[in-house]
Amino acid sequence: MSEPKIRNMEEFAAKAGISRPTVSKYFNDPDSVRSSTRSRIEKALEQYDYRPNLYAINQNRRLTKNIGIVVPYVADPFFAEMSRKIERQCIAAGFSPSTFSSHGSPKQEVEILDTLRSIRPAGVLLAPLGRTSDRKTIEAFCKDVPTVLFDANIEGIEASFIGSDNFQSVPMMVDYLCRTGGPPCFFEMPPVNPNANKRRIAYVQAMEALGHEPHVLRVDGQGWEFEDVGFSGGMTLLEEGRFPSSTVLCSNDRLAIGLLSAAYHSGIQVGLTDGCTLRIAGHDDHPFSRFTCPSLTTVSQDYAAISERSVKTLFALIESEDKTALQEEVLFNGQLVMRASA
Amino acid sequence: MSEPKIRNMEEFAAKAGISRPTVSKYFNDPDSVRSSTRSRIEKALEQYDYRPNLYAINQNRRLTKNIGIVVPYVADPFFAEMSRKIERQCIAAGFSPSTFSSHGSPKQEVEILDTLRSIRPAGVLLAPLGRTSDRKTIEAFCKDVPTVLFDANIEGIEASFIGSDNFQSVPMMVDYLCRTGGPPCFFEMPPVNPNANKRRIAYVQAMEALGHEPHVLRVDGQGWEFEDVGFSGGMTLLEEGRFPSSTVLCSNDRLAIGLLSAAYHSGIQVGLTDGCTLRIAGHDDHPFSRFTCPSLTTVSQDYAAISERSVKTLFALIESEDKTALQEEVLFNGQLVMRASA
DNA sequence: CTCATTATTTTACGCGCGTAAAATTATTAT
DNA sequence: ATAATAATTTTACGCGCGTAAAATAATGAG
Repeated sequence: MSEPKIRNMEEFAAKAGISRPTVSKYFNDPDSVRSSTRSRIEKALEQYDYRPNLYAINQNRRLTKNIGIVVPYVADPFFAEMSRKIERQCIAAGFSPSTFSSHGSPKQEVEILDTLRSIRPAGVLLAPLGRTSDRKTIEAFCKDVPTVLFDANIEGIEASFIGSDNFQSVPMMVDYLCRTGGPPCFFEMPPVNPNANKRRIAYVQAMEALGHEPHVLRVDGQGWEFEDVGFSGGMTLLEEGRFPSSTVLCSNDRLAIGLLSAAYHSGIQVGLTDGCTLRIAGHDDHPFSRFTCPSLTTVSQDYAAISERSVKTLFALIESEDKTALQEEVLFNGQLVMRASA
Repeated sequence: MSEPKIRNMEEFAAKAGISRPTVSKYFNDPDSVRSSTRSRIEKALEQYDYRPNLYAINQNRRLTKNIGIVVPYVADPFFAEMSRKIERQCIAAGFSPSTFSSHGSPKQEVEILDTLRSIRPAGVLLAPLGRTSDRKTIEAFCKDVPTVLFDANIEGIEASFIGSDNFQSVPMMVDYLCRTGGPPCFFEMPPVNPNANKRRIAYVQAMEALGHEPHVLRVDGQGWEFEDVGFSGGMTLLEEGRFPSSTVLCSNDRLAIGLLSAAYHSGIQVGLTDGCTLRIAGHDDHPFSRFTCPSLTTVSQDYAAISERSVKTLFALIESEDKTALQEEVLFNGQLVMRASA
């Protein structure tokens, strides 16, 4: 690296002996300049470390290369993992992703969409809070900015949605549980998320299809501290002996982790082995579910497929002219993950 | 909101009947304009929703209002929580924080610092990977950009550091464990993070001070999938009966969660109650530690104090001229969290 | 070697805003 | 009321780059 620091593209272009607009072209797409020019620029790049000013670039480009990723709760490992997968693919495609977390708050979600507008993203991947989301804001946002919803759908909104098929995964789990023991009851909290709702409905349908009577247990609780809700709700139900069956299907893994903890706390052994009086199953294959005691039987969502398809759909949307034509809804199947808890 | 959409500050200023630079002043600090002017602007703001272009702003400002937050692994709830706390405080101070995760990769860490430069942040809060970090890059970065290190220090670098005092927390835990049962051995993995190192040293010192012989058990494993390492390492040690004592202090909670899982898997009961043959303690008070089975006895780090002090220190650094004078190293005490596992 | 095709450069302009300095207005002291 | 001073607004300029159009150079076919 040489002494005199390069201040802008003008100076750098001079050092490279090439005109500024050509250098500009290079940075937008190295293959768009002659190979001899390219190597001259790259040689200069090694000598005088220079990087185009991000703000100047984005101010002038018709469309930025930014991608917004919005998840309801990054502290939830499921979303941490999802957003990471998505980020990677965006980067691979030459975009600059940035992730935002609504932290379970609709206000925050609106706030994020607002900030997002100000960075003029090429597109947005949004996993909305669901029920509590400000529908109008999201609807308006989807109209203005190419957006793909994932994980949780907001029905009736003009936007593509990529997620899991709860009506495949839940019956599969119910079927498994019924084959291997008593039919399960369904343990849920107030459905902040539409998936929770669908899962309950899918559970009821599946039970009825198998000729069993469905039992839904709803516990109080709000926010996104699901483990906490699962624990305290579970404690109450266990103390009062209100579980109608010895097999419990939870609406998601985090709730199950809480319930697992409550069972342990109450001296109830969970699992399939001798002495166990309770079976607990979850949904999602949360990254920590392998390490619970006992390890959690659950349904894995196809993280890779969902993230890949979401990104792919978004890119198609960005590139297309006709924003409305491409609308699609894709649901992936879950897979049964048999572990020790059920 | 009226029909004609405002395209820039010029247009908006015209609508408000005020010159553009005055409007600019308003957005930078509403109190810097006369109250009569302010109310006129705010009235116009209600009519024609307008937001200044972020890129234009940052291109022209001497210093942006951006704050970079870098953590080794966002999927780790500890860092998820930390970064969230930090974000909040930055926002409250009128800054725009954005969080990046190194995902345990030094390459990624360097990459992030590089990207960070291009957004010309006012300051950066960096929780480095530690051992594996590219020291030179970080050193150079700290010289150029106001940076405060937190959680893990890189000793010898000219930068402030805010963290926990392992030499307070670990002896406290060792002392507790010795009082309530047999002296603990120390379960660790290769120390990717300097804290792990310090904790081992602190453990040895504390044991010797109490007249016990220290036993350090190191298991193989790399990366940041600590639970995985704890589980497989724990399984091996348990199978081979190589735990020298029935009390195990783990270098962090995630490792402990893995070990807990291994113990369960091996049919070993963990805790203080009858029939338990193993005690396991962790460090950090990981958000999920309350829900493990049994719940995990650990040392809580003072999240709030660390994040607050880090932000405060950074702001002081940003505002000061003499970048070197303010260097400080602050260590907070941990607190014993007695739960069921030890 | 000439003409048609690309690839590149030059020219020229604008993006939306920050900011120093100059001009204006409001405020206070006399 | 008037001059002096402080507060505010306007003027004027530039930031670093994208981009379209026109001019030029390099390449290839015949």
